Amino acid sequence: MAAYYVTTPIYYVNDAPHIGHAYTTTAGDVLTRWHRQRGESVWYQTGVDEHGTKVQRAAEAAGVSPQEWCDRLVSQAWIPVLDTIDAANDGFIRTTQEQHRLGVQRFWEVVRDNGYVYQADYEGPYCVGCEEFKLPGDVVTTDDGTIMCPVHDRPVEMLSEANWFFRLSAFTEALISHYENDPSAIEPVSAHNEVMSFLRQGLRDISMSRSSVTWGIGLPWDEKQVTYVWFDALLNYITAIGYGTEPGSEQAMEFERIWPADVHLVGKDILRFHAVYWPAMLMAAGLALPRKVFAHGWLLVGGEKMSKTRLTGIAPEFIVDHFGSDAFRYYFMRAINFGHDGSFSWEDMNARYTSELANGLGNLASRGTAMVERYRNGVLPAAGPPTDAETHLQTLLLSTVERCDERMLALDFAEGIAAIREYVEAVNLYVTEQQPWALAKDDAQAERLNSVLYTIIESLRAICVLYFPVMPKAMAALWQSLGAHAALGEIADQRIQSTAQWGQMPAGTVVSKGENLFPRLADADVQS
RNA sequence: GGCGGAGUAGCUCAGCCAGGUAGAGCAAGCGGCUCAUAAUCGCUGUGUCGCCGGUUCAAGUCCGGCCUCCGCUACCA
Repeated sequence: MAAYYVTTPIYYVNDAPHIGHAYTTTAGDVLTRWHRQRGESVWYQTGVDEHGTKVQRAAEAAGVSPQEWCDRLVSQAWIPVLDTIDAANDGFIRTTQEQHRLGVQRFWEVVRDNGYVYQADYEGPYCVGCEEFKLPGDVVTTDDGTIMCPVHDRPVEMLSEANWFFRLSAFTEALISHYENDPSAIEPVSAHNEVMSFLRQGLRDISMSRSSVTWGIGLPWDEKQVTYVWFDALLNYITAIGYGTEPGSEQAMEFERIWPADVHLVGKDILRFHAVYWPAMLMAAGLALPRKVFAHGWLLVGGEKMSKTRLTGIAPEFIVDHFGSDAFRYYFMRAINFGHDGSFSWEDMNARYTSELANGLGNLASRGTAMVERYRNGVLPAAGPPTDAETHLQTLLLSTVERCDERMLALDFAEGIAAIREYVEAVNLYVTEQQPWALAKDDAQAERLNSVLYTIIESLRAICVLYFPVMPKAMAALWQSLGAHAALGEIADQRIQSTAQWGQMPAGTVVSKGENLFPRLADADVQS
């Protein structure tokens, strides 16, 4: 069975993860968990990028080898953050792995054999003090026109070195027509437009190797050069799933099964690498193109892009320690329109947690299960004949699941969640209107009370399944509390497609109240 | 400069593609209820829809111009 293949970018290991990284990973995790819940085969891939000058320099500054530096950050920060946000990734790749190195080298040999790699001189401003080529943004021009290196405060020299170039220019027309034929291959539309206007300027060949850098993957045909870090990093999407392994091997067959990617999730700052360079590379190697590159927005703190220098780089555990991983996942998927920039503030998160999770969903679970315990000794009764109130909820559930599924598949997490939230509100309203506490006082209303209690629990059953991809821990707990595990099996085995089918909870199921799903939290004395 | 996005209630945002009496949630106030996590349900107010002009019976929505913020504009993880 072909796999629904989703990737995050591989994160650059020159620093510890912040909530911007966690945001991307969370989105991919919700998306892939949703597809699993639909019964699809899924591969969710993430990882880290360890090569390049910046890592090399960070390691030197810390007085360790680049590999030691990476090993430490990866094991102490990048792997643990997956657990912090409760990500269920299938793969985690490090670009220093042998498997990746071999795949990258194999790839570029193929591309070279296909005639898309050639040798030429790269010329640019070079600072002897830095011992490296400077980029236009890294140099300053003095009043008399001298180009200076700001690090060493001395003039740069124009130097040239032999590099290997990728014939990117050969793919301008192919990329334009590809995206014209399938505009949804880049989303949202603003990202598509940006790429198209870039492509229409025409593409220039690009240097794909460096002789001045040592921390990277050597070119198989030129040991003095390493692969430029982007042309190493992008390949993780195929090397991670078996590209370049022995034909006919199990890994090679996995690659055939999983590739192409269904969605590459990227921050909008790295859109061009994914929507231009990467597909061109794949064409050059004769491989299929990803079905979609989705560029999401940035998290804004105090109206500005999060940045370390402004001390707005927030560690995921800072939030998760207080609110929990489920609330973290819920908040970022619900409060921010995926594809747009979104504001984060502690106050907003706290307000939504209290109102939507504690008072809304958590309290509904609490009152529903508590009443079955209180009025029926914790045993779910069979429902009597439905009235309009019950029929309405059943019908609403049908449209809720349909709408939610449609929006989640379109990566519109906020609307998908909104559909579920509105259903939760409808059930809360139903409880208030039916007044089961009043029915309980009148023995003649026993069957009616049975119907109401059953309707609440059966609704919670559906809510539980729909919210499981977003909030796995809390919904697994609720599933237990409903007694659904004993009656219906694992929550992970419930299918979205049959969630709206009414009457799945068997009468006689033992329901227990359990701990509060989202306890009200004392205000933490923290600044946003 | 060019291209693109954004500017709507105190806050966060939807609505704009297919014009028809300004929306949601939160926050605030009042009321109902008491199963529940001081929770839930109902009611209530507020807006020069960035500015100017045009098209139209009718413009937040379409057209032109302008202002502000942001992004992209070739090898800066």
